[in-house]
Amino acid sequence: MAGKALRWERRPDDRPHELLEAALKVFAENGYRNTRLDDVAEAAGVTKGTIYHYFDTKEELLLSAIEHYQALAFGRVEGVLQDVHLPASTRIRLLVRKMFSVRAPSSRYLLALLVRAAAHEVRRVHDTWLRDGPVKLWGLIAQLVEEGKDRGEFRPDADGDAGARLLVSGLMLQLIWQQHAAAVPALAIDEDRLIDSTVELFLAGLRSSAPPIAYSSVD
Amino acid sequence: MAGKALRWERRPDDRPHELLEAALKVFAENGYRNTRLDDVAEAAGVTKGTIYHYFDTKEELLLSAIEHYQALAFGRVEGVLQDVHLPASTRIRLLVRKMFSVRAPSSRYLLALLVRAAAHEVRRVHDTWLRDGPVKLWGLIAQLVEEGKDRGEFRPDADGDAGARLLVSGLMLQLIWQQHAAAVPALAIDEDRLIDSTVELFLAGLRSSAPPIAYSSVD
Amino acid sequence: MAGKALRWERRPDDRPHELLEAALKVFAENGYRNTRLDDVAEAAGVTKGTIYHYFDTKEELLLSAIEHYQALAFGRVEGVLQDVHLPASTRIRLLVRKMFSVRAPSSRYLLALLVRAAAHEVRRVHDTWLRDGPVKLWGLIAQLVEEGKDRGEFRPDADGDAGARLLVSGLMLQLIWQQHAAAVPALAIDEDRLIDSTVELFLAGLRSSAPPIAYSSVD
Amino acid sequence: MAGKALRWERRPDDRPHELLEAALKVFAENGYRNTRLDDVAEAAGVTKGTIYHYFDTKEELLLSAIEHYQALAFGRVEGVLQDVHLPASTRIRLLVRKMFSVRAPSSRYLLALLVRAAAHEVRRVHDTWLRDGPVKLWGLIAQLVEEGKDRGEFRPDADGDAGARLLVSGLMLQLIWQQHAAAVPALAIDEDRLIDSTVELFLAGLRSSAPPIAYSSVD
DNA sequence: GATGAATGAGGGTTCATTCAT
DNA sequence: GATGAATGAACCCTCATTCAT
Repeated sequence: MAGKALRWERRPDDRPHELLEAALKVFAENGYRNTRLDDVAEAAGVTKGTIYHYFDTKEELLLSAIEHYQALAFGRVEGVLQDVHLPASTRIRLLVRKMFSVRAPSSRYLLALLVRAAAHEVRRVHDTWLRDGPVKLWGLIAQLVEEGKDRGEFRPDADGDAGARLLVSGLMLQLIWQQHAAAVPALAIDEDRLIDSTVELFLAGLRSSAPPIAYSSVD
Repeated sequence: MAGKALRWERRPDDRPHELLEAALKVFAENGYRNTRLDDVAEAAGVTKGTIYHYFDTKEELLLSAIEHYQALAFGRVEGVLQDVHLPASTRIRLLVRKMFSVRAPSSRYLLALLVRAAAHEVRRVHDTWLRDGPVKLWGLIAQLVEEGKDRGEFRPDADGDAGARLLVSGLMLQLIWQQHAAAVPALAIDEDRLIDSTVELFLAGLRSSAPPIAYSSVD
Repeated sequence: MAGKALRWERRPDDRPHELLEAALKVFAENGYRNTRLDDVAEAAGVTKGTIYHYFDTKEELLLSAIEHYQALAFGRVEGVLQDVHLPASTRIRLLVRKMFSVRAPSSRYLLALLVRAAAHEVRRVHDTWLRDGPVKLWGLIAQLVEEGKDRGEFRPDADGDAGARLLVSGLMLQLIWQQHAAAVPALAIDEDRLIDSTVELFLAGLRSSAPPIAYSSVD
Repeated sequence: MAGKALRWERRPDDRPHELLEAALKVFAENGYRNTRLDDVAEAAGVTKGTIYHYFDTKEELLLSAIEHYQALAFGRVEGVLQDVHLPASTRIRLLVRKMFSVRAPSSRYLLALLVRAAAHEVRRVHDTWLRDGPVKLWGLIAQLVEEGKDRGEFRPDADGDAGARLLVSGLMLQLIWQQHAAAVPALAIDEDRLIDSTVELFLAGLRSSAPPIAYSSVD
């Protein structure tokens, strides 16, 4: 209906953004090195050369994809819940759900990209992300645990730091692994249940008034 | 007894094994695609051509490295503790420690390799590993949790599956991330403490005799 | 008289000419292959696409730049001094000065372009230029030398052809090399002195044993 | 007779040197940018990849080719004729012949490469060569001219510098242009005659008014 | 067995050229 | 006319793989 050029097409859309989306997806699925620029181009419906209008190198494309979405991803936590009127446990619940209950595929891609490919391909970014992402996140949680201890919500001998690490790392890897659920059906789990059960278990462990039973007698 | 070791001590020409060690290390550090066979060769103190005496392709080298060490790694769980005389919590403790309290660098490399590179490079292997490794492991733990519930050790409403997933995934990723502790100091944690605290928190969460305090009032 | 210049002053939209100027300059400075059309466009203050309004291909742009200025450059010699009343030496002096005492940067660019880039890029043009430019020029000079011999101005055994070649080639390369005077200060020389000294030496060599006849009386 | 491998051949020869020769030739003929590594490889009878065994980049290949032969080329002048017993004119004759009477094609290629391609491609090398090659050479000649003046061989008002420049530049360009003699027959000239006539004219110009002293007795 | 020179397919990058706006 | 996004062929460079020694 519109004049369809055979080998040439101009699109008025927001090309850079489309390219970033495509790159994010393809990189996350295949890994950075396994992905040819042709793949990205194809996924974006353009040709290889077009990418070079917007990005100088393949690596810059990776970086841009990561940076673009990272801000977005972590925008969610910024300023979250320092609301001291709520009990610590509630704030932890909210924080975790805010971070992980995200359906956007781009977030999932980003996570996979950062945990896997970026570790080798753009170590600088990866390590920065580790510091400003997961580490910071479990730091926040650990801090909430301390608050909870002060208020008597949690038992004072709980190791909030280790627990918070587990919570964050575990959820991340589980969510990434959901991408393999087709090949390994036993992997599949409802994500909301995963997140909720997991947080509740964590909180229950912190509360746990009962003394560990045969704790020191083992091993 | 000492004498019989002669034939099995690492002989200077036990090339295949040396190559696998080198490959495992270099692949894990740099990623599969980022690693040239020259790098592996150099790490093994041989030249590139030598690798082709023992392995047909680069991918076969990766496969061999994974397979060779995988048996070793998961051999640890085989036949572990179905000793019904011990309480479930104790068996869980033992199981987790057996699996994760491993100092061997090869285990760490293997873990990183399987979580990261293999996902893209040899998806078949990766998914098989997922099924026979992590999934199986948290299955065992979930099963022990069920036993514990039956015996009254754990509260009946606990979500053992989600918890076991968290435990296994979280520890894995934490251990992998320890490789970045140099670049991100806040990451570093004593691994024994991580493992122990983590298991105890998990068990405490399952036991949790005290009624959740403000549990249902939120959200 | 001033009024009539109106139509022929460089109008702001005299694009083709501006493009040729820019191309000439940029090609000469960077070489043909090292120059992107974007460079030419930028130098001309337009965008790449504009060039294609006026020239079909990059090579045609090169050709046009050469042709446009070449006429101009060699127009100077056309009809020059067959004035038989002057001694041959005088006519040689005038000829050489006419050809080489040119301050216009475009001439210098053109020379560099023809000596260097064109040799590989548009060999046809290069070789044509050789024939109609330098070769013809030294032919004229050699002819004047013959006339001078006939009149007894020059010694009969002088090799006018070789000398004329030297004169023409040498001046050309020296003038081109002046573009490198910034990087190689020892190269720099006053161009008028170069040209004059050079011609006089040439003439002196032809005259040889006899004392210079009307040496100081000319020009 | 020897097993002829279909697509694989090992040559025991001095491969790097062969590559340099081929590169020098092809670069000089087509220009640096117009030459594909495949062209060089083909000229050397190998494939592209082989070049990368010996040279890191195309530019390094160019540099190596220039450097390798440059030493060789200018080795000829080193230590030449400070023999003060000979008249300056004789020493100039010897010097010029030593420099330019060279039949080796590699010298001719090198000259063309340095005068043309290198000016844009590796400006650093080009300018260095200008300083240490041509400029130095005509400096030596100018110095000999001064000596000649002191001894009364040459007239004191001669511009030795300009003359020496002309001599060096002119011969260089003439020799390079001989490569185009096939396309422009009028260009062709016997190189020995060119060199000799040229030097004699130069010397005659310096001597000038005085009758040539030992003109025919030398060399 | 071990070596390392040689190969060639693959992919990142450049840039002349096209064409919708 | 002018623009600049889009194209794709070309080319440099990498590196898994082969094989004569």
